[in-house]
Amino acid sequence: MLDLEAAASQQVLHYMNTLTGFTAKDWRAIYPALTIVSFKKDDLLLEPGKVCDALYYICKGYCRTFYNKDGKEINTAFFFEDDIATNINSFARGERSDYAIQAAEPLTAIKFDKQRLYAAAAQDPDVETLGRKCLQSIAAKQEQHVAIYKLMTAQERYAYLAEHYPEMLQRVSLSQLSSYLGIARETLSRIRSRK
Amino acid sequence: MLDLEAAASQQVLHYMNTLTGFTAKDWRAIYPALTIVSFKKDDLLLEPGKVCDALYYICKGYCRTFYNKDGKEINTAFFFEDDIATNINSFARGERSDYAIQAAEPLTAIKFDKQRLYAAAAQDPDVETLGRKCLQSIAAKQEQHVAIYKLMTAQERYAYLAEHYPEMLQRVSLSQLSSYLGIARETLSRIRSRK
DNA sequence: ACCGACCTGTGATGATCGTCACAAAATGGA
DNA sequence: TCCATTTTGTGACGATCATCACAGGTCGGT
Repeated sequence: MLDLEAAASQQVLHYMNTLTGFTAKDWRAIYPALTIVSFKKDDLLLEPGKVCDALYYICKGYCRTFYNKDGKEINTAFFFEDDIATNINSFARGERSDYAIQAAEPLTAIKFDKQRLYAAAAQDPDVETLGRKCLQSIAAKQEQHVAIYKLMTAQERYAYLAEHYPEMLQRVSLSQLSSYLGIARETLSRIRSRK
Repeated sequence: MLDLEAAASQQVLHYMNTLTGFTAKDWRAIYPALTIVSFKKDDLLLEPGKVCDALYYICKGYCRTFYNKDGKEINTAFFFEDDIATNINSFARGERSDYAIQAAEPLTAIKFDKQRLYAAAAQDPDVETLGRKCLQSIAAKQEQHVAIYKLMTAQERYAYLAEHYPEMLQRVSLSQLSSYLGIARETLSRIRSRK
């Protein structure tokens, strides 16, 4: 168990280092905000209607965010290893989430507790910088996602994923992918079969 | 001209205050990064292919971001008074922009120069916090935009804009709006005429 | 008031996609 | 291995939307 924690710590530390230079002091400041958490498949990291009070750094497994639209689940994102999963709106403004975050596989993550993270940021500017860079990469990812959505047809979007995120096609089922691409399951099946 | 500058300064100061508590010290730190800039209608705030080296706080007028897809312009966002217009991807990572930012009306804005902004942030943590909050609100806006895109039909999206951003329908022409909503100009015209 | 450029409305037509229905295939326990 | 559950493929059909074409309308400038 300690081995697991050590490995996860190494992983998140490496991630934070890629975002901003991270010293021992910074690690000491942020360390109290972190805990290792595990979820079984289908467990919810965030329930719709609740306020999001944490960021989750994904160590192993993946999760999805989905809305419930007239009884149907619409996926809006998938988070894999080395991604940060959260509801920014809810986290930042304290509003209730209107979607769920759910483990799509058995999941190991590092939880960044909001209260303690803010405390760490107040005390150490580098933590604030880390937060900004983290948001930056989330915003950049979203910007790109909106773009492919507006610029491409369903078929082109699928090809784009195949090119840029091939691991997503491997790990996410066709049914789950279809709503992410904004098309019906049957349509995605047909797109995939042509050529 | 000094009056104009004073008014614009007041405006941006008020905006920054809504994001984070802003003291005289913070103002002194960030002030050197700011300049007032004006654009004529159709002037480019950011040319496609260039690196984005500034944030623009919109004082008066509005601008749009658009991709060029096979010779057609696809609008992805509109920025009005009290919005921040920029290409986050390009600004943060120094990559070349693959879209343009263009004044859609005569435009007055406050330009936040990237280099000087970073210098200010290094010297004053509150500027860093301002940057984070600014990114937060951009990311939140984008998240919402993706959602309405995935959850709604063309007609519902139009109704959503009418409800939540009525001023956008007033100021943006039908032709410009249609690509923003992801539909053909003709379709939007028909949607608007039914009921 | 006039002209030209641009924006908006509208019809006809075909392509794409969603929906419903069901069959086939894969998956995961007992 | 076998069965139940879930996932995926496929056909038929209708709805929605893109495209092309053109007519009417609006607006600014001279």
